[in-house]
Amino acid sequence: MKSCATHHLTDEELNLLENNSVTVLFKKGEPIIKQNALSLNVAYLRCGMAKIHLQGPTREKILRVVKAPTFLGLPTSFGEKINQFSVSAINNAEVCFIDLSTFRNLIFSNGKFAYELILELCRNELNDYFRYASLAQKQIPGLVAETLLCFSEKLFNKTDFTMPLTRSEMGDLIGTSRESVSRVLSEMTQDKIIKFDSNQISILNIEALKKISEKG
DNA sequence: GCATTAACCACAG
DNA sequence: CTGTGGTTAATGC
Repeated sequence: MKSCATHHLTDEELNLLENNSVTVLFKKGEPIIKQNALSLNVAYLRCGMAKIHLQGPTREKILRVVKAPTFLGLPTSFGEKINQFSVSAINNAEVCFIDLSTFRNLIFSNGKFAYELILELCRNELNDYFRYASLAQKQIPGLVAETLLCFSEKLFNKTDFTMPLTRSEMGDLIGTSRESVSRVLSEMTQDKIIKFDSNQISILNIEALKKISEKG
């Protein structure tokens, strides 16, 4: 499983990468990167999904939910010896840990590789900007709708999927209480916009969901 | 004032 | 872990 960035590596560089990395399997819920722990690696998620989260001033905050293939923890791997946030497996995951100095040397020596990394970081940052605006200005139904659409369109590419987060985690993701998430989901079910049995979610009326997301 | 929104608490599956 | 109901505080019209 290669990323866009690793396509730009030569065979020699790929060998270097493989010889200085190790693959580890994680089960659902297990921590991959721990906030406040020392790290000398870059992590690359080969399979599965993960949540990027940290301990906020008052409670847990989920920053993003990502799926393979993607690098994990790049914002904290350079310039910081101590991890500034955590990453945990959402379902079973396969992660490749790459020696940081080896990785750094590849950035120095291969501009195209570095450029692809910058592209990914930019895409992520831009995406976060839009999310900040939503979080600050949308009401909870709009945020829940946005989250469901995001999971459906970006993570699963289906209108029918298993929500891997608990209600409480969804609350931590959009900055609200688990109760509010439950209530909004119940209301959307009553209005026949979605359907769910435990965590199996089906989007029945995507137009209505988009409208709720837009109107906030 | 009155309505809306959403948090916090409590209790039951 | 979830869903619901009661209560309360803040904000808007």
